[in-house]
Amino acid sequence: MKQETRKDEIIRTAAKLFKEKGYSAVTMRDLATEMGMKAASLYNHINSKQEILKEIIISLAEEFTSGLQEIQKSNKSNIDKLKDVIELHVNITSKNTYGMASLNNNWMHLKEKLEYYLQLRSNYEDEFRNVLQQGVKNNEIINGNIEVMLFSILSTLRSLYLWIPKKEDLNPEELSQKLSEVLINGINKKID
Amino acid sequence: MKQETRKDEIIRTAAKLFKEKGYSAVTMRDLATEMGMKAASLYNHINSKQEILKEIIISLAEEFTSGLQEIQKSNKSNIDKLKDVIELHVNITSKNTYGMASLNNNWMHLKEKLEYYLQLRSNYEDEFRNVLQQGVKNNEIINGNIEVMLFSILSTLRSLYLWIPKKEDLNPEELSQKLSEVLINGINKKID
DNA sequence: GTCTATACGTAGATAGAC
DNA sequence: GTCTATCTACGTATAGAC
Repeated sequence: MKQETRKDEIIRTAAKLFKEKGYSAVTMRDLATEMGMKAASLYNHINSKQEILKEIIISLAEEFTSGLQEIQKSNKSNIDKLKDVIELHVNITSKNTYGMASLNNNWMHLKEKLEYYLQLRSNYEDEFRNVLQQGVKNNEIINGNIEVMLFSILSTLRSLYLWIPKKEDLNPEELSQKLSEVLINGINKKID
Repeated sequence: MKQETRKDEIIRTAAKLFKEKGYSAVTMRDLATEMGMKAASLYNHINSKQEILKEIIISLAEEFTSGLQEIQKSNKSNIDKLKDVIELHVNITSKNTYGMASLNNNWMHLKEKLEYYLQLRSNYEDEFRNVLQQGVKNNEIINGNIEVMLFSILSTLRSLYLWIPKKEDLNPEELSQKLSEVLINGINKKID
């Protein structure tokens, strides 16, 4: 664990404000006030507001990409890979709910890195879809509409940032487990 | 079907822009350009930018509230009520994917109507939770973690606005049906 | 109902003192 | 590394002509 630099602190504080009001509505003066300094002083640590957004989003996006690649390498069943992906989302989101808000809602304000981000996201969805498709092929997953399944699961995982802060009684392990249960088996009571 | 007024057109166009860039990043000049007029001219039809946001969000929020109340009145099973709620979300979202983006992401920029909106949202979640709780009590729904179920289903439904425009091959009826299938029964292949 | 002109505030960012 | 002072651009909104 490296120690947090002043730049890191600014980025972390910015992410918090971006979650509350969105990237565009947060001014450098807002951020400075929250940091206990003047706006001009921020520029001794960062080059621009845009750079802050880039740091927040790209580092998270790359974390998801490498996490999923790692999961794909294993020889587990596709259902177990899916459980690992759920755990990946819970873990990354638990560590940084503020940043996840920007990843979900402020990516369109990226400038130079926009295309790169869109590429990462698109590849991620393709890999995710692949797990589901292989699961269907191997008779682990129902032969239903893949896009509906993908959308449903991914929407839930992408919304975790909104919900984890409100449910701190569940630790990440419990949450992953219960979430897997619901996403994979549904909520329907089978007749015994 | 009443005919669309110029004000309606402005609101619809604004919703589209708000979805693309967020409320704060859209300027009255952007909106005017998209409408083919000058910014000052917008003010002959609307009183402020804030009013536009209010119209978009509150009308949708009230539509959800009255829709859910209607569903609650019926004598159906709780699983069938849940299916009706899913259909409600699909129908409202299909008609106005742009507005749904503001409902989800720009509500914090409401001023006078913020408290009212938060009340509607909170009540809606309570009613939704109630359907699940009654379902568990009546042995229709598994006796799992209600909050995880609520979060998972509601997150998916609230994200529909992002996904419906990309999947126009599915009509609302098919989509509701397939979504109910996945949200209620999961994706797990049962061993026959 | 749309325009031009404009008021007034505030945005991101820089210069240079300490 | 933080400050004050400041630049330039652009934000919402109004006044008044056509």
